[in-house]
Amino acid sequence: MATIPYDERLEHLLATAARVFADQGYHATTMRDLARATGMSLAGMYYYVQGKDQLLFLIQERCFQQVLAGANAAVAEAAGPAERVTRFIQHHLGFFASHMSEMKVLSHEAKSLSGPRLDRINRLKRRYVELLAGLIADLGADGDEPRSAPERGGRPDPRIAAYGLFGMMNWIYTWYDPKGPVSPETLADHFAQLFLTGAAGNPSAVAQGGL
Amino acid sequence: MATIPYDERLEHLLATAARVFADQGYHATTMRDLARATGMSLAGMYYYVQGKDQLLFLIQERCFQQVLAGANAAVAEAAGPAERVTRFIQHHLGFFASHMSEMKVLSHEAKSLSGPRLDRINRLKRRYVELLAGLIADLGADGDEPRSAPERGGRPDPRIAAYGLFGMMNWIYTWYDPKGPVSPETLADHFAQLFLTGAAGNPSAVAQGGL
Amino acid sequence: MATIPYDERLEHLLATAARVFADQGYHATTMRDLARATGMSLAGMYYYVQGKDQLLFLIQERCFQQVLAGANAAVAEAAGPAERVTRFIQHHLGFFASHMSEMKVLSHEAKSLSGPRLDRINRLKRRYVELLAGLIADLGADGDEPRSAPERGGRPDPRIAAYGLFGMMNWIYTWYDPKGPVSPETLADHFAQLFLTGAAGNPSAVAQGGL
Amino acid sequence: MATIPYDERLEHLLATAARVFADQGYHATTMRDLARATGMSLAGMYYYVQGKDQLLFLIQERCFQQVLAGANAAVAEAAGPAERVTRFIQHHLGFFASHMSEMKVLSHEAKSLSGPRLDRINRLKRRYVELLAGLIADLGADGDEPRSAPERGGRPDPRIAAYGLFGMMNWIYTWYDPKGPVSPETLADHFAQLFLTGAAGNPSAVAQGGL
DNA sequence: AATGAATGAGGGTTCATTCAT
DNA sequence: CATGAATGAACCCTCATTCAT
Repeated sequence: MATIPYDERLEHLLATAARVFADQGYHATTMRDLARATGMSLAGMYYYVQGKDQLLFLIQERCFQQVLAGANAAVAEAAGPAERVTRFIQHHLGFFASHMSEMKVLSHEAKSLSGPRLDRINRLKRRYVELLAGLIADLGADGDEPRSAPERGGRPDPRIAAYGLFGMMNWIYTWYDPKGPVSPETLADHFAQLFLTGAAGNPSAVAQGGL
Repeated sequence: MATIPYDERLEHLLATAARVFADQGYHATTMRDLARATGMSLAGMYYYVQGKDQLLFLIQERCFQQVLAGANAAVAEAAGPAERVTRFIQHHLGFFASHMSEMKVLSHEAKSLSGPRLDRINRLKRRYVELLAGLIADLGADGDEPRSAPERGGRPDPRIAAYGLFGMMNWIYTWYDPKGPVSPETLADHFAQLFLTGAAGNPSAVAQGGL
Repeated sequence: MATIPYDERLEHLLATAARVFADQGYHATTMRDLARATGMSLAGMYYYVQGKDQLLFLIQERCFQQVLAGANAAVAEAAGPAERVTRFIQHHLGFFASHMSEMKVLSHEAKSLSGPRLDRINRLKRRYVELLAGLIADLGADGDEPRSAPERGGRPDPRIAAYGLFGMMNWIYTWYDPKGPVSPETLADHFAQLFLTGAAGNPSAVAQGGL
Repeated sequence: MATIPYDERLEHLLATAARVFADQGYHATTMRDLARATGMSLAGMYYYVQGKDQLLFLIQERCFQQVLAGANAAVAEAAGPAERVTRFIQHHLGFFASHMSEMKVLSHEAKSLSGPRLDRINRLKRRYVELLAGLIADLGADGDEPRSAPERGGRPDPRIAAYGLFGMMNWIYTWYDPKGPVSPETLADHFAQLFLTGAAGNPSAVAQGGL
């Protein structure tokens, strides 16, 4: 007779919705689909959520707050600039792998919200992007060249690099299977190395990095 | 009284649909939206296309065929392995910038088709991915290590690197404005450099990075 | 800790419901609206009332019983036929002004009930109409002409006159504000005079009417 | 094979909707009810009307425009002040009797609209009320007493009298059956006499009224 | 070659009501 | 007494699509 408490029910709803949104896409998902997937009644879901878009919003907001907090924590422990970036990548991909649905929804349904809800999410996103862009900028801060020479100086513009890295990482919802042969940690190592030292091959750096 | 020929009308429909799909998303776009945007009548569009999903299919198919052909041509002219990859990047981003809508639709609506149409598109996609993966594999082919040792050898697995690069590049539909301060060519240079030599800068910089 | 007794709670519910019904209309009012307006919980209201339509029924029944009783009392004190009609008008409008919500609900939601409940209300209504029709019939009963000659005799058919007078009076829920410049008593005087002596002006008749 | 033209279909929809709204009330009427009553499909109605509330609006607007125009025409032909009022009454009730459904909807659903649509209707209503109030004011304009002494002068305030008269007339949707024993013309005569000379009986006044 | 008119299916949401606690 | 939680039924409306013309 142990009835399930309110919070757990809501959590169940959010998790299931995230999964279905990830599978079918937000717009292609019906509230009836969610009812079926959660085992709740159609009307019953409206006791927990105001509507379909609030559902999406809650999923995105919670997810963003978690990655944001986690990233900050992960980065804090690191020693040098390069390690901070590596830690960021490790955390992002680790979180992605363990929250595949939510992260896919975050990545793929960025424009499915609107109005104040979209604003709130975008504000969170900006903070997250800023965090990574800062880390990347620091990669070359100890050097001598000024940052304002994007293509010549050797290092590309930090913002563009950040967007590039996010692209690499977020795109995995397209092809990556965390339960496949490549573990999230391995994937993170690949990406960290790729991002920091490039694909053209730079054996010594890799050896030194000890990743 | 020169009536516009069939092909031009179809082209107009496809181009407009691509734009609207890119703006609003495939599922959120109404056939009425397309009628309004094209200036055609709702029923009139069905003379040119079988339905909404064929519209999406045609957009994606044509787009893929074009990038595929273009990429092959661009790569053919190049000298060494690294230049081939660079050429690929330049072409992909150049094409992306000049076909923003179609490429966004290609990137974002990968799962919006189904059945045989999805199969056809996926087959094209596979060929395109394979092309890039091959180029990347060649980057390290001159060396001695076997490809099958992903993490140890220094260079990451070519398929993963390819997916990473595609992520970097396709993700731009999320943030990049071809009419903004960064030209597609500049962007391509950034990304090529980033992908080939990494964000940590040249070899010495890597050492300085203290990994 | 003095808990509010049952009757008071019910009364509160009925009064509030009358107000909300009057404001928004019966059909447009939600049980949730009533919960909010009363401060009770949604389910809690069902302890006092069987459902939304019983709520409407109770409001209408009580209200009708009160006007009916009040009208009988008011009429009883009067001297002549004209004064009885005047007293009826004064009472009806006075009661209307002090029970605006309930009377509006009575007037406007006459058809919102159905079945036996509607029958009961209609029976009360008929008695009330009959009462006024009788008073009006008596207005000319002292004269010589038979009642059955509606348009020739000078006086219109009493039932029609009664309906006309009710129309005049009940219609006020549409425009009248008891807290405005015209007091209910003044309004009643206007209407009594208007009904008895007409708008064309007939000072002597007013004097005769004994207002 | 004679297909019914667009306008006739719309007219049919509006007329049927008016009838059903009059019978069941606006809020209690479902679009499915209307589909059934019109013989159209549920979705088909939306080709002619934007939605349920536009349906109500169109019914009310057309009806108001018609009564307004008709009343102006009817009044124009009249000789003296009393005759103008009589003509107004005759027209209003005649129109009411021949457009029972629409006029009931007009009377009963005055608050069922909202926003700009309600504003437009209210503007029409104000013009109509103003018209009658003016006619009534003229009833005593030839006399000597100033209009500003409502209760003393013999004649009641014209606006209140107008509202009273409208109440009498509009209330008929509550009880009057145009196909019953009392013809609309007879009803109009009753009401005109009642309004002008009162129910207390004043034969001479009727003669003076010039009926 | 083109479209006005029409529709079945289904979408998100709300409502009055219940019932275990 | 009172209510949090839940639900079946229904509501308004939209959509992709068709077909007679």
